[in-house]
Amino acid sequence: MSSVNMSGSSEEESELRRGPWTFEEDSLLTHYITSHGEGRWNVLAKSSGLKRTGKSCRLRWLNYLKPDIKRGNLTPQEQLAILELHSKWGNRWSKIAAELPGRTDNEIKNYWRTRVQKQARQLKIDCNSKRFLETLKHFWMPRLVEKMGQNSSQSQSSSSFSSTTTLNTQNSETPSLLTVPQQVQTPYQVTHDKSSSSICSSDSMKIQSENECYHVDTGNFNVEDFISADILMSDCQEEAIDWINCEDAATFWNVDELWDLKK
DNA sequence: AAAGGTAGCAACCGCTCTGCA
DNA sequence: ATGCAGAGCGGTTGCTACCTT
Repeated sequence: MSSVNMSGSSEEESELRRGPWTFEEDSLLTHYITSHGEGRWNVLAKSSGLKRTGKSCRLRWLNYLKPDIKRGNLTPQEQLAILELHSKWGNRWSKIAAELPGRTDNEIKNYWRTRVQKQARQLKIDCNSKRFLETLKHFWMPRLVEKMGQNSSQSQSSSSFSSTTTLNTQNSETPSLLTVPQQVQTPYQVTHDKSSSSICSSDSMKIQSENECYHVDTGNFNVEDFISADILMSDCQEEAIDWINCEDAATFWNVDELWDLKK
């Protein structure tokens, strides 16, 4: 049941606009909310003069116009957080978004569907399966962590990210892929327990905040072992190798630079 | 250069949840 | 306890820009 059907006559419905928002509509909505505040979306839709449903106004504001919305690519730490939180909560997008300041549930959902599920499809692995989780845990998460470390060493003097992302993992009810402290705030520091020429052969990595640290266990892991191990079904090994080696791999997580770590 | 295919993202839809009378 | 309206959530659709042939 839609608010349109419930409250509007067919005449009103036919006047309702749909599709992409115009600049004028955006500024009308922004100005209205600036002076009247959020909430009561149906009233807002009528009073503001917008020919939109309350639902549509709410969505436009929350996903696009709200001042604290962060735009642009997800950072490695945000991607890591999404993987981590999704492993705990599943498709609870708004809950996941609540842990990533400035990111919307819609954005995270789109990211999951377009990037993560795509890779799962290519590997012929169900993205909700344990197998795919293993893939994330043993291969991509360490890479993201490494990438975070690389970023941190590149940015300013000591190891801090420019991002102000806060991972709030309180009240986790299920075991997580990573051992994450109750609250981790950047700046982080990423270190390896055992240095190596390749990220994939380190035993473990630590992400350190000022007060705490968490650990990613890579299990003396390397790509070749991973591919040959039972983690992947035999019938998709070939594709997995392609996935690992092919240039397309760089598109995963939208981190071309991430791939350079392997070289 | 043009046509077709694909990926990414904004927006919509339908359902559930919540608060209130 | 019940019904209604608003708000919120997750899934899906459709548009557009980019890529490939």
